[in-house]
Amino acid sequence: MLDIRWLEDFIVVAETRNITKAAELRNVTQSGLSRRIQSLENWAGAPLIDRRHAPLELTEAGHKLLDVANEALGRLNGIRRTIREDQNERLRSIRFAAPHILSVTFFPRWLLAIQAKLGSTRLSVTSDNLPGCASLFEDGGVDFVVCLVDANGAILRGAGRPLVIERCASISIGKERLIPLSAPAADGKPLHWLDLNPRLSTSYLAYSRECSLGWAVEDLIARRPDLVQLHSLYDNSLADGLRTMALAGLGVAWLPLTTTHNDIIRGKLVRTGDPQLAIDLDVRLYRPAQRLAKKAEELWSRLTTEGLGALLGPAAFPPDIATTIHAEDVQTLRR
Amino acid sequence: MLDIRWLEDFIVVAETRNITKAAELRNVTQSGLSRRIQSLENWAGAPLIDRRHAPLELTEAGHKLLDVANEALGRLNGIRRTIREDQNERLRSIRFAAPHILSVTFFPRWLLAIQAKLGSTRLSVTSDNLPGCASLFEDGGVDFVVCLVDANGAILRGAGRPLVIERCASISIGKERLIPLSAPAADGKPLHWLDLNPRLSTSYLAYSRECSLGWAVEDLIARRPDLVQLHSLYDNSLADGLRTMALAGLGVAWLPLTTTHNDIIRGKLVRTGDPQLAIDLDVRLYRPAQRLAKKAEELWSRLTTEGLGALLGPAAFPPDIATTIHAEDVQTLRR
DNA sequence: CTCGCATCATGCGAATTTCGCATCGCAGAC
DNA sequence: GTCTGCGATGCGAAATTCGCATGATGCGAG
Repeated sequence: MLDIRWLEDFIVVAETRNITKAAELRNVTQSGLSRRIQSLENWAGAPLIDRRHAPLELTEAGHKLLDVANEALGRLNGIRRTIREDQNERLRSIRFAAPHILSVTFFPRWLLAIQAKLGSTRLSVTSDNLPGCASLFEDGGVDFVVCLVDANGAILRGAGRPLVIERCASISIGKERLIPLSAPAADGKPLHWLDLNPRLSTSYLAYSRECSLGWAVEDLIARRPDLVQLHSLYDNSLADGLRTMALAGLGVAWLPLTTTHNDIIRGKLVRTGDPQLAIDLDVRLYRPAQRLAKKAEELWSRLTTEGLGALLGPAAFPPDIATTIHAEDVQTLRR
Repeated sequence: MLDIRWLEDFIVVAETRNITKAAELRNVTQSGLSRRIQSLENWAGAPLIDRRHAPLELTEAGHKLLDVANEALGRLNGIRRTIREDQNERLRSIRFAAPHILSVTFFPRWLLAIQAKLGSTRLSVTSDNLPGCASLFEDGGVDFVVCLVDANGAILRGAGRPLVIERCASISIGKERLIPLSAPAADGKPLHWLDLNPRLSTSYLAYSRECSLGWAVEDLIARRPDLVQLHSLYDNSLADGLRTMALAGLGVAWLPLTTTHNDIIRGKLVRTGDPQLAIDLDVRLYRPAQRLAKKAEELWSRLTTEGLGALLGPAAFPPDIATTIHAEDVQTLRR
């Protein structure tokens, strides 16, 4: 009924005041442009151009329409351009959503590695809690979700409602381990003990309700009747906040090995409890069923075919960590 | 490239969140609407609708475009409606342009007469000075120009530049006569004389430069060497302003017979000078070469074929005016 | 006044686009 | 599982649009 090209044509005609010249500028024949202007006049319901004299003049209706056409076209073309730019950005970039902790522990190294492999690609990481990441992913706001999951599935179930990513294809791209740590006493032994006297209540530094790491820890505690005497005096939604509390000697916290190995090496934090109390976590990357943008598909394909080592490069942790922490932990890190 | 119907479609889809239902509302098939939305998405350069779940959801790009589409469509359809209304008004009405004096003397009666003959028709009269009327006419702002012209053509030439109406078809639809009038002295004779003593300077009440009636009077004065001693102490752009001055005894003015016959009958104004000093004017209606709207063409056709009497009806002036003013003037009025 | 030039409108056949019908694919409900 | 609702798509018909050639008109030079 109304093609916006007619409006563009009309604007050019109003500027040149000559249909033939305007036709050249618009890359159509004079007859074509003449008819398009007629179509526009037919749409408007009134003559827009006074053709009696050369150069052409706009009628009153023409002037009115010209104003509106300029503004409407400007807005429409403007939104078109921004949409295309956004889309372009989206197609060339790979967007991840991940819980806050991974922005600190995992992504800094991993992004560097895949940047090197994929060449110049814009990478963006959005941090949120796990349900937030999942819904962003569901809405197509990101290409992948990367998160830490435990073998028991406590983390995926912990959100209360089913998460989309449960039914999505995924691949393991790293390891993590939560270890119960305490500041040392003067003698180098833990200030707080998990396995000393079952009747002695131990201060436990908990993750906040919304932090998915906490769901794994709570799951572990629920399975171990010998740990019921733990009571949490403090909680914190960030692992690094808990680490600071543990360093200050406020209690025992299950902290990620990747953020605490330096503390362990330097003796600022020491492990407590038996080795069974460590929680092994997978860093898993989830993708949607539908096809992704080119770069994102390329990443997925290389992750699944080439394996992780090719992308991750040399071990992420210094070897001397083996001398100060449990041998099993070191193996985890090297895997 | 972008049909605004696509935007209308998109708005309806955004409201119904269901392409099939939107298709019914838009009176197209589901497949047609589906493809139109695809066309719009192709234009925008990004998906606008998330079709994965029912009901449909707009993408971020979709929401952005929806806002702009609503506004742009509102403006475009708004201007379209006003243009159509204006045009409709224009086609159903007959628009005249005329010098100010005719709005007072001629149109009140004449409009009544043609209204009765043409049936319900919107009639509009725009008053301006003669050049203004002519340019309004040239721009198509009015259908007809009605003006007073003298036999010598002084009025048509008086504008300084050639007027379009000079080369237009026209028809005489009335008469007018300018008569030199003065307030009477106590004895009933004119207070100011045009023909008494050539050496006696007489106060002359002139029309302003822009008033076309003045051009006819000036032309007459220039032809009559015996009138050179006239000097204008006052001038006024409106004939009625001059009449008031004349009634106050300020001098002699060439005034339209139609506005002064009551003054003459009642002896408030008396004629001065010899009968040759009257100026006969034609009320002429001018039409453009191009075709006019239906109603306007109908008026022209009836004016040219049926003559004026049929439209003008009985004589416009009371018969007793014959007893108090020159017989010749009465004939003019009765004609 | 006539001619030539510039300009816009229009008839016509070809190319392109759009439409509706029928069908397919997919997802959710029962 | 089947059934149902919904959107996408292949295909041929219909409508629209386009370019070419030509006609009509106005303006200025000779």
